[in-house]
Amino acid sequence: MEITNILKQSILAALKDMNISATESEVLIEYPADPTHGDFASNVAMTLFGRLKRESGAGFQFTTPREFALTVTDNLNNQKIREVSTIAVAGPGFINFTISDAFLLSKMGLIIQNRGNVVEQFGNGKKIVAEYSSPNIAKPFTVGHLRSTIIGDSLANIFESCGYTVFRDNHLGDWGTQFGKQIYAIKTWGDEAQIEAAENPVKELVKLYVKFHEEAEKDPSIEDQGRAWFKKLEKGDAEARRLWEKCINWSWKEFEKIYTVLNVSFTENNGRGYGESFFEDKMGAVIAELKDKGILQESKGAQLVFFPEDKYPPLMILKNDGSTLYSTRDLATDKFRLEKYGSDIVIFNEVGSEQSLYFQQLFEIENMLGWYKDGQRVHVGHGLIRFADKKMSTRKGNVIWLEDVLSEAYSRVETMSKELETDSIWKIAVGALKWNDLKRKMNLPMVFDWDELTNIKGNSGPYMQYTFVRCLSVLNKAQNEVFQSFSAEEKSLKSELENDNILNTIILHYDTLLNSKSYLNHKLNKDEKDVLRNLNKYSDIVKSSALEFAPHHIANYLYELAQSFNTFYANHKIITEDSKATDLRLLLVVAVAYTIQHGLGLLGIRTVEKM
RNA sequence: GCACCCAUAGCUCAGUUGGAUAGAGCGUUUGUUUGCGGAACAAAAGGUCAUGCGUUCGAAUCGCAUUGGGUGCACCA
Repeated sequence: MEITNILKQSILAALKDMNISATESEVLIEYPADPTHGDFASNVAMTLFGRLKRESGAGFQFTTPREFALTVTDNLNNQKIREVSTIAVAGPGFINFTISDAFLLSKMGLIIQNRGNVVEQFGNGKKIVAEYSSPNIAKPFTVGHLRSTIIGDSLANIFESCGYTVFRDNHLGDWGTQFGKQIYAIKTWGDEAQIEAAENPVKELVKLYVKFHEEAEKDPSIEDQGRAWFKKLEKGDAEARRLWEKCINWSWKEFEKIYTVLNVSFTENNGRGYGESFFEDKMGAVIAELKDKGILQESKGAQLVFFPEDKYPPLMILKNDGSTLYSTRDLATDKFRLEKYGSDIVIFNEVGSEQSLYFQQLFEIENMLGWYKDGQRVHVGHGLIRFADKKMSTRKGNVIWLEDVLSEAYSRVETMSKELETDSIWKIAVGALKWNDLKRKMNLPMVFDWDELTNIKGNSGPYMQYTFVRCLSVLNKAQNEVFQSFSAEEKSLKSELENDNILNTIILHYDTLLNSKSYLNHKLNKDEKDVLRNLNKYSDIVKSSALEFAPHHIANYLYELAQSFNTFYANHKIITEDSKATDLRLLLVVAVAYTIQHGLGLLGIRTVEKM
């Protein structure tokens, strides 16, 4: 049982003993901001005081919340909670708990034994469809898609780590009238062989697309040509189909490069995700169902859904020429998911927050149709990206290609650190990008500032990577200088793992120590205790990140952990002649390293061993 | 016009769901290495939590109003 839960239950027991009824939600356990107040605190005495006084009127036995808290504390002390060393009442009636060193140390042992994975498994296999990234075929993969990719992937990782079953889907924009325009443009001004051979075929396609719109301004009849080609595509015309498929393949060539560098992948439809075109033949049934249930209404020749009491503006489902829209395909998508994964799923769409009204409308319709209940559909909206550096700012027709962002990040890391392998540079560069996206609440607009992004100091991706590298460095030294006394068994295991990361070999030496539990008797100093207090929070933090769809809690937490660790690292020698301190402190380093590695993994950031 | 989001240190942001003296990073100033990685650590300066009223033991957090910014609102996605 989690320590917070132990404390909660103890308080509930104490209240029951005092003949006071209270619900679980009325008893909150929090981490005090100021460590001198203890490791945990509860404000039950103050929150309950008002209600109890009202209920029992003049007969209430306590005159102040503090007096009430003192009585609760007496009762708690009688319970002799094993994990708690002291309980004290402070201020207006806070009950402060101080956790015993032995408890913190045993948690540390647990972290090491589980290789950092101590996340509470509350998901129970519940199914989640994670839709993210969703770039458009034949369009640039922009920094906007980058945000969706990074945040969506991280959320998927987090849910998976909590025991959910996650389906990772990529809702590619591979259908729509723009493909008619694209095909017309390729046929009129393009050269397939040249596109094929181009370094980045998508760039050529975008040039042609821009050309189409320039020409269409001069001669509007070109628009009709584009529409005609889309009609052909819809009817399965061989030439239209062939060029459309070419567009997809050219785009995927680019996407695959990007996803590989980002280390992001999808599970659905053989790793490509179900694009909009997949639902081309599934929209009829949806429209029939909407009509059947009387939800669709005609207005100005188009078919739309009007909401009760004008809760939202109406949403169009069919255009006046009978053709479908984004909304039609989304409804078909969610109906398909209902059939494929079951009715008890949760779906989240990681899409820019500018679409939040649209998603409210969509969810409302799905609710009206009886497909999904409240809470099953979630729009995880990220804020827009602004550019601090004017040179990178979007001007008319001047998009920011992710390709350029990635190579810029790469070269900045490359110039900062000499003699690094390409692979490590990518890990650090991508880690910096991801950290920058994940360290703050996602709903607010983000300023894309190169200098902050690639800053290696302070709250940054490289800072985290660096902290991890220092951990490995000290463990490496310990392995060489301290542990000459490996047993034969350990030695053979060690040689098997020779090429593995030091974290996995150092652990061998500690199996005996961990089992003997002698480290539990260590008296912690302030810096050690700070680190262990932070380590103890990890599971709680991951849980609330999942429940709130908020990866930034994990980033903030890891940063605090790293700060407390670096303070400890600067103030105390880890490898000393006193083997007791050495053993304890090395275990602490191992636990920190595992936690950082695991936490960064949830953010989709890979660690490096040197930098 | 209507709806949603936002306003916290010079800048970029946290703030554990209403708690104790509002915290970090960047930038500025100063200090720390005969120590396991100085990409670090310690310290100083910097605040009317946009404004006003309200709710209560207690408000950056909840409610109402005002101001200022962002986004969206019928044939794009």
